Amino acid sequence: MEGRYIPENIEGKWQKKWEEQGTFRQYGRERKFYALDMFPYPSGAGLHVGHPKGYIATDVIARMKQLQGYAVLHPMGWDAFGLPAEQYAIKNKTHPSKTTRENVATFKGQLGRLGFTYDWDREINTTDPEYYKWTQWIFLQMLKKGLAYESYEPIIWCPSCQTGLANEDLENGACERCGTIVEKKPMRQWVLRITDYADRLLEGLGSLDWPESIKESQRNWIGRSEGTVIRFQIINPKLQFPNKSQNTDSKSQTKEEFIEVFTTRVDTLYGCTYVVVAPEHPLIREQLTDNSEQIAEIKNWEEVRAYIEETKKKTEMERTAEGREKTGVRLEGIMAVNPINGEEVPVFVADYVLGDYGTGAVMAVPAHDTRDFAFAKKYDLPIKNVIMPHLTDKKNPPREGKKSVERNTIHALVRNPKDGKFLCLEWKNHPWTTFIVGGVEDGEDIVEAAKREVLEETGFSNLRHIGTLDRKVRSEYFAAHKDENRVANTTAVLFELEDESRESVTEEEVAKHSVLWLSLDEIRNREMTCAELDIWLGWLEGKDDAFVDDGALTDSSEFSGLSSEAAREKINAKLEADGNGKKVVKYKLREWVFSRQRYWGEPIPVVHCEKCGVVPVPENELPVFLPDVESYEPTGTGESPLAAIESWVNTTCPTCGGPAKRETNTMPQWAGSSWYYLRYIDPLNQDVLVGKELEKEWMPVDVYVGGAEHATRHLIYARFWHKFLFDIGAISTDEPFRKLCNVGLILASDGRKMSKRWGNVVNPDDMVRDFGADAMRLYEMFMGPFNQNISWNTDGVVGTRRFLEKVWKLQNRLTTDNLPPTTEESGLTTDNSSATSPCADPLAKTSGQPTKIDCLLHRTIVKVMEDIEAMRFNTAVSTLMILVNAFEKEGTITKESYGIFLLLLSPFAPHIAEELWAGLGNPESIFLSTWPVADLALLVEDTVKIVVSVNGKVRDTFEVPADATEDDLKAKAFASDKIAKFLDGREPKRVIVVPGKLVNVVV
RNA sequence: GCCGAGGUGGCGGAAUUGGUAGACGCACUGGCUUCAGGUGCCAGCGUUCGCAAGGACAUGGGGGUUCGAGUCCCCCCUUCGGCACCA
Repeated sequence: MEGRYIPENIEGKWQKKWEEQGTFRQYGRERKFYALDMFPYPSGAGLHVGHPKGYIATDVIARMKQLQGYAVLHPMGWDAFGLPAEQYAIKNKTHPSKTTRENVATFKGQLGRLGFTYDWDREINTTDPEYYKWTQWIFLQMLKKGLAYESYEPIIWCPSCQTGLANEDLENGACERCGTIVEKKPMRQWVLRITDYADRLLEGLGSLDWPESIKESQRNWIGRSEGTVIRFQIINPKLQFPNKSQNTDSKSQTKEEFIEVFTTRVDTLYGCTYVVVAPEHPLIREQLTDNSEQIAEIKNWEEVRAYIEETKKKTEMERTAEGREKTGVRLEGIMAVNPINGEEVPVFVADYVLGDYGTGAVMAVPAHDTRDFAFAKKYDLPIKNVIMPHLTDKKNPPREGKKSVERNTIHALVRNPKDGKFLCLEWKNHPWTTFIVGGVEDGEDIVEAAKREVLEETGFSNLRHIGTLDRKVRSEYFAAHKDENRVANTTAVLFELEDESRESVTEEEVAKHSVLWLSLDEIRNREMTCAELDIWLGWLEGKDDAFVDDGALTDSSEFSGLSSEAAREKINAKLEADGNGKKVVKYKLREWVFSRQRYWGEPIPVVHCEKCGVVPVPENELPVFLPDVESYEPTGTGESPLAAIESWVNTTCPTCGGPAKRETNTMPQWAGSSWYYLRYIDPLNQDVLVGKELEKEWMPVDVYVGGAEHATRHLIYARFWHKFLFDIGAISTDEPFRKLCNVGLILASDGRKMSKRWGNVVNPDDMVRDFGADAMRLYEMFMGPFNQNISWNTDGVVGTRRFLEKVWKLQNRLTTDNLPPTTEESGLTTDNSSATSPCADPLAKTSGQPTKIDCLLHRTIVKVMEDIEAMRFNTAVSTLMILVNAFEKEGTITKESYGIFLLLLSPFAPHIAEELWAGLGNPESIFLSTWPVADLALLVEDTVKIVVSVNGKVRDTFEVPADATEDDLKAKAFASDKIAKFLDGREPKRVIVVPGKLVNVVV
């Protein structure tokens, strides 16, 4: 009756109407919902089908929320500062603002054809002076609070992009943008003190409804660790007798006489056998610049200097490359004193210690740190075990209420060189197989004790000592033969049999156990009564690693025996009491290097005055406009192209009126995106960046959708700025994004990323032309779990288009009354159950009662709503498809049901829903209607299908009323001849009945 | 190495608290229709044995718990993502 479904005839029409009538600007409503997309960078390539996926999702949510009665804020804008536009400008001599304008127009056109509900009156462009005025304003507030400062520390420099970068802009030591290996370059730069917020950024994560992976990335990035800074006194002839009276140089007055190290493992302090400082450490840096007298402190200064020079030449990449061999040089003539025991240890400089983390120096504990271990092995430094692995014997765990006895023990591993088998004991009164075990008397030699035990228990008398595992292992177990819990600190001792000569063994020993020779394989396969077995086997195989886990202390004076955790507390307390250490928290997060030596970004709003120094541009003079330049080329000297524009650079000081020069660095691309979501709320406000009342109404963002690649930049920066704005009272919320959802990539059909380079890009315009915007939207929501990467398949769009064709045709089957279906087979008439439910009774239709299809419809209402809410768009769409298939089978559909269905469909396929809604005679937009509410009575299942299985295998099914009793089900199950066949005369051993579900017969 | 998320037909993927594995869609096959040429209709479609009825086997691999496991537990393999000489 309405002709064919031709999307192009209806989509543009409704898009125009929605815009003209302000259908999606229902801001007056009481309840607010803010749906936000990560705004795009308007590149020259235009959109491919991957871009809109997230936008479609927020659009679906926005439309449903509006139907549910919310005022919905759903804006869009452009993150338009950045290098690509600038590079394009350099190449084509076109002003970046022109390129940006053109690209934005392209993007906007493409988005428009997909029928989004954006309010373009709130469009934001980060390059718009009206916008970046406020970006600059925020910077000035940070300056005021001391959160923005100038620094001359070496920074990361990308030689290809010709600009400094933040730590976050690196990917495996290379520039994230261009892949170039970066360098360190000392230069003046602006830095934001983001680490002041490290703790709050970390804590705030807890309350956020974000994907766990993103939260975890941020936790990794912030990298909080609790540890201790410990002072190691330096012993050096010059420092011990400092000739301070002769030297008035203030630098040498404050010269450090100790090295501060940072460790998270203060429990290993007794195992420290040397100290390492980074090449950047002040102890050495001073040596480089100071006079010759002081250089003499390090006797091998030339060697040390050469090492440091070499380190400097290496890129960050080379220095931190995985598996790189450790290098370093000892500082001759200097010793450091371990404050816990007064032990003197040597000091090294090595580049495996990082200058910019912790204190730039570490105490090396080779026995319990893999890096120190590797270094100690290479330079043959002592390795001192102070942490015992701490095991609990799982086969004989300690028992509650039994007394506990701690003792030192040995395990003698005795190998017969003839066949490589090991001497074991098989116990007679216990199901045990052990090595030769025994206690060590006080003061007794370990090896002697082991020999004694072998002799006593087995009689073998002629042993050759091969080795002793210097790492003791603590294990706890229940010793049944003594009825007590044991804490054994065990040393393994390896022997070989010289010969098989054997002395007699006492009756007592013979009664306890018998000798058994086992090969290593047999030992591995047998249930040995030995918690330490894995460690012993590792030792025999020649494994040689640091033991880095927590354990129990040994050889640590009064702390011996404590657990690592307890020891940390006690040792910290002692260090603190003696003034030799204090607990501290360190972060991996580095300050945000905020200046870029490029043109296309927000000018940093300060001037440099000869008299007054750095002076902020007064707020009423903002924005500091980005001037036009002749050449956008970076100077390469570390100065921005802006430096060349004298008329712009030269200005007067706002404070003293004297001559001053403008700051020529610009802000990184991440500046504008760190607060844009606030400006959408109040885009035209001339007085403040966002009006307080409006901010309170809309914030925080209810759902924020975008790619996971922004985990450690945009999403940290934005949270940082947001918390800052909260602190200065500009806004009322502490976190910007309550719920975050990651959109999965759409890959090309070849499985690669869509890119011009591979020639595999699919343009959404083509999809809209061939299948319509609605089919394209549906497909992107249907193709799989929203947050998953999935390959594009245009055939899939055919499927959703077919679905819409079916929807379109359903309008020919409308009934206004509730007459029975005109087609004979409804699929339901085969249902011959005796159910009384309206949903199961096909005759109910004639009496105007709800039918099975109504039940399905109402279940669909619930399911679609829940799925959209939970971002499970794929199953929401499939539920709609199931409903349509059922409608088709039904033959007819009431106007009312069709209307409800169209409402459910409308968030996904708004144009066709709107068209068909109008076709039903509704004068007003479907989106000004209300979301259907499910009738609870129709959701209750009245009949259920019961599965009958025999031994867990399904053999039959039948339908019963939902309230059928267990006995009913049992009776019905046994009445089935199929079941009888499988029982085959056997007596059921057991019958499990789950009412409403199944009957399982066990035979 | 550490952390996080996964592994189900030919493909994308469904499966409340453990309770008929494979919904929905694509592709494919057969038939119908149509001016054949990516948008029509009907049926079939995990593998395997069988003419069929029906049976056996199936959710990365191996164990375990259970009347019953894609789902819970242990071990292993593997894919993707984050961090990584951060002491």
